[in-house]
Amino acid sequence: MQERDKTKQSNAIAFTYKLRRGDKFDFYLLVSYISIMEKENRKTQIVDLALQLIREKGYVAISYDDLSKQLGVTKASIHYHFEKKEDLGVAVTERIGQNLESFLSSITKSAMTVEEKLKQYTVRQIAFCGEGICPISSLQSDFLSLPDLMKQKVKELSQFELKILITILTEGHNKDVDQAAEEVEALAYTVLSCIKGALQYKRTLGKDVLPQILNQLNRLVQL
Amino acid sequence: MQERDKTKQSNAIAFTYKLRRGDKFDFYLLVSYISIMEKENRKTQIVDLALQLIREKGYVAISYDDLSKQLGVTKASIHYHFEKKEDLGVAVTERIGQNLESFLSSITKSAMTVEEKLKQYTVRQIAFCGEGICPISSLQSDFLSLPDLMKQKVKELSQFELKILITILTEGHNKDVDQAAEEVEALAYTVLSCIKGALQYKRTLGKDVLPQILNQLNRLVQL
DNA sequence: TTGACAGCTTACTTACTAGTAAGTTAATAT
DNA sequence: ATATTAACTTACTAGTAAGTAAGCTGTCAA
Repeated sequence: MQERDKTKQSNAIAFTYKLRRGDKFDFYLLVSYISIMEKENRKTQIVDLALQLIREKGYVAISYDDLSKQLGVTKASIHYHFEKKEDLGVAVTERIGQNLESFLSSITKSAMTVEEKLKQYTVRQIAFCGEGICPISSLQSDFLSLPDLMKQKVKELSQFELKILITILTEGHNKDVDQAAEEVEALAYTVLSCIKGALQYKRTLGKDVLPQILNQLNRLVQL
Repeated sequence: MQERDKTKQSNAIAFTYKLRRGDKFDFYLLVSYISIMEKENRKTQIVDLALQLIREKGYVAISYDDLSKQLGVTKASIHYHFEKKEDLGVAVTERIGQNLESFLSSITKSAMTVEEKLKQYTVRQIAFCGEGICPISSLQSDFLSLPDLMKQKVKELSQFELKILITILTEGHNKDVDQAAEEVEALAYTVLSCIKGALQYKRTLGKDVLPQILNQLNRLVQL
């Protein structure tokens, strides 16, 4: 407990630097910002770690004790930021939502083929993974143990993720417009299930089957 | 605790009935069988319930207290049959394996098309489900929290399930034999991921997307 | 009839869970 | 200088988890 980290100083310096560039320098404003940043930073740290642990072990299996030990603070400190476990859980779902939105906006700008965008999506999924799986998948598995608000959030996340895939896939679709909608929706479910499945198999079997699966998916998309 | 169930009598009667049909009737043999059946029955009850709860809430989330309350016995009674939670977990994985084997043998006999067999497989998956998901999928999600022996069992189950799907899919494959193996394997991963994914979405979104997904899969298989 | 055993129960321990209450500290606002 | 506040800590509660030890009961073999 005596070995506390020194992020306080380094964050403050970084922020000072940014403020000085072309802005009027106001020391009190700066200090105020730093204090906000600090608070947000610790909250962010907690949510980040919780998200990682949900990928690895699931919502049910993580405890405030895990979190506090890994962050070098007390359990009560985490309760200060997130009074109930449910509050933290909701914050994590919101973080996942933000990540999805940032991906969506990054991809709507760019002019890539459908295959490239799918590839991009899977790469992004794997980047965060390590020994974990898709966090939405993890929360879906714990669904019946989740508090009601989280159930709702997970449902919304699932729908949002589907919407993103439908957005991607609609571009590449060349059939009649009538049948298109349902066809694309089915394809979106298929693609998502496969990506999430690939992550599960990677961890369970220690084998990266995603390239193989991606091939199959591209066959479907091209048709 | 005073409201104990009356399965003892009804089981005994059922068994008596079966024994009498064309068999020499030996009372002591019967009683001995009943006692064996009883023991196996309770163990079977526990494993059945544990399997169901793993589908619904996952291995981590189930407790001996849940199990004992739902069976109308004490926690200690379950510890008598399965000393450690790991022992029960292993028993559940073995049950899942038996189920898979019985399906495999039922399907190797019959002369169905690949599409029909796939359909059969998914129907079987859904039959047990209720508010649950694929039990292998559930165990995969809890993978990092499982004791080592269970990790191994889940790995073997996953491989066995894949082998079954490869068996089914190999029949319907008409390409070069050289590329066939890897192609079929990739297809097996894809199909399994989709079925498991469909169950997840069914529970999370309350929408049965399996028919849609199955359509997509058949497109892949037919190619 | 006796002894052994299966299949329990009651009563317990130890460890961990989420959550809370009250006090500490350092920075800031007035 | 003083009061207030954010962000903690220490120290606790109550509940639940797995697991154990010892005793009870009905069946059964000898």
